[in-house]
Amino acid sequence: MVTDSLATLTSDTLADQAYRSVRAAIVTGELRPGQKVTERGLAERLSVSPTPVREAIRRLEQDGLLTRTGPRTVKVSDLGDTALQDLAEVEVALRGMVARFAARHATPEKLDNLDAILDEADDLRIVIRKRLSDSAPTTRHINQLLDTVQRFNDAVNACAGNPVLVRLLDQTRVFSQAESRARRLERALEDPHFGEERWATHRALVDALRAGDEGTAEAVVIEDARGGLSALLGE
Amino acid sequence: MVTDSLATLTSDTLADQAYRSVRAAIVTGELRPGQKVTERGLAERLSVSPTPVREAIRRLEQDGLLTRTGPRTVKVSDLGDTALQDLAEVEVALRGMVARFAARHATPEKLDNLDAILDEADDLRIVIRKRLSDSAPTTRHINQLLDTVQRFNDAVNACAGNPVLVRLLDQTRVFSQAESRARRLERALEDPHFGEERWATHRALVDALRAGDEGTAEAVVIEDARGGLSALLGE
DNA sequence: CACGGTATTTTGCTATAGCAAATTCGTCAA
DNA sequence: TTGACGAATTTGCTATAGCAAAATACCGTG
Repeated sequence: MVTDSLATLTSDTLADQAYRSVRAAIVTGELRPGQKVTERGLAERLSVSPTPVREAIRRLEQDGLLTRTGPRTVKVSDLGDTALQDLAEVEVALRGMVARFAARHATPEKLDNLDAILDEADDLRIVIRKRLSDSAPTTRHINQLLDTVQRFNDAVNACAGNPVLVRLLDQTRVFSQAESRARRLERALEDPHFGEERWATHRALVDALRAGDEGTAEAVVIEDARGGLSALLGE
Repeated sequence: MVTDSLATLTSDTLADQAYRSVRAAIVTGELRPGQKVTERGLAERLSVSPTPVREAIRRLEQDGLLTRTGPRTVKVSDLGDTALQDLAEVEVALRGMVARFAARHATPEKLDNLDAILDEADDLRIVIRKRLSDSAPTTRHINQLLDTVQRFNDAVNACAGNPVLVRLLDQTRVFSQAESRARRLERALEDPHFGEERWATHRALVDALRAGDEGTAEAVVIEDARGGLSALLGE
């Protein structure tokens, strides 16, 4: 991943590390759904005291990855297919809402910025396609492309001009954020044309935003997000 | 408030108490926006150790009522009018989304339940109106009515059949939840007809849900929520 | 074998102490 | 007066110990 130009000044406490570590263990399946989780147990496995682990557990609870089944028992959430679908549904709807807000509040400068990002993406795609014919390893370029996608999404969020809404969306994306990146990369490597049809929709979105057309902006995003999620989750 | 039929089995730890206490202090203005907040300081004021206070602070941060301005400084968030408006906007939109989901997923039984709750509310309103002519203290009845409204909202949320979405909505309602109840009661006492016009919209919502009409369900809720919030915040 | 009650262990919660880093404050120079 | 720099204080973070309650293991009875 391309590191941010501005150095990340996150303090990175033990609690943070524990949080990330346990979350990774959950999404990778190292901690199986239904499995009991204890402060002391995790603390030992992570070689830290129970105090920061405690905080990590509370946060993961908040995210929905851990669930309390009793006053003194916490288990790895068994997100059934229904829960996952609920989550996806909400994410799709929220993205649509963001698009709606963006269509209302986007400034010309931010819209131009969106175009610029998409131009970058096009350039990258051309490079990737060329490399592909030489069968050179393109994982680095694909990662750059994924970064660009990320930046595009962030820029769209910025257009919405409603930090509260964006924060909400981020909260629902714990799963996608956690795993989708690696999975997307994998998919793109084995099938270089994966998700190619979605680039057109991005341009369409910017057009809709520029026109201030809430309805189509929402529709475009919803279709896009739905396609992306089902391609990723629906396996 | 009418206690739940099933005893609430919330453990109510010191951290919970600290959370509620500090939150109340913030919404009542006892802790002013921009004011610095420290673990030890709050711990002393609450006569507990810093440990549970720490957890409370993290949660309030999560809610957005506290903000980190530095690696070691936490202040009471200064939610400018814009942030409050952002929040209100999101809440309105989320409620609309819930209505949309409810129109899709509501079962006949749940819809009947909604009607039943509204019937109860009607009865209560009649009682209140009678008492009013005798100028008897009606604060108790009004509280019952507010409870019923709460139950109605919860029931609508249940109709949506998407716990993820409901949890999201709850998160955005920290402010309204924290203060609106008291303020609503006050308003209703000084003006017994406060919010009366909104009852009709509730019936209209149930009708739309029963018809499975997403569009009007959303529209009704949005108009209702917008009216309620502006009446409460717009002062 | 099933089940209710008891004893043991586990576990979350809280208090306390200490450390490293950040914040604050006083001082001095430009 | 303003700005910077260093000392002193504050403060968040982590480790550890202990307690009360829950969870679990155990056992005797039906």
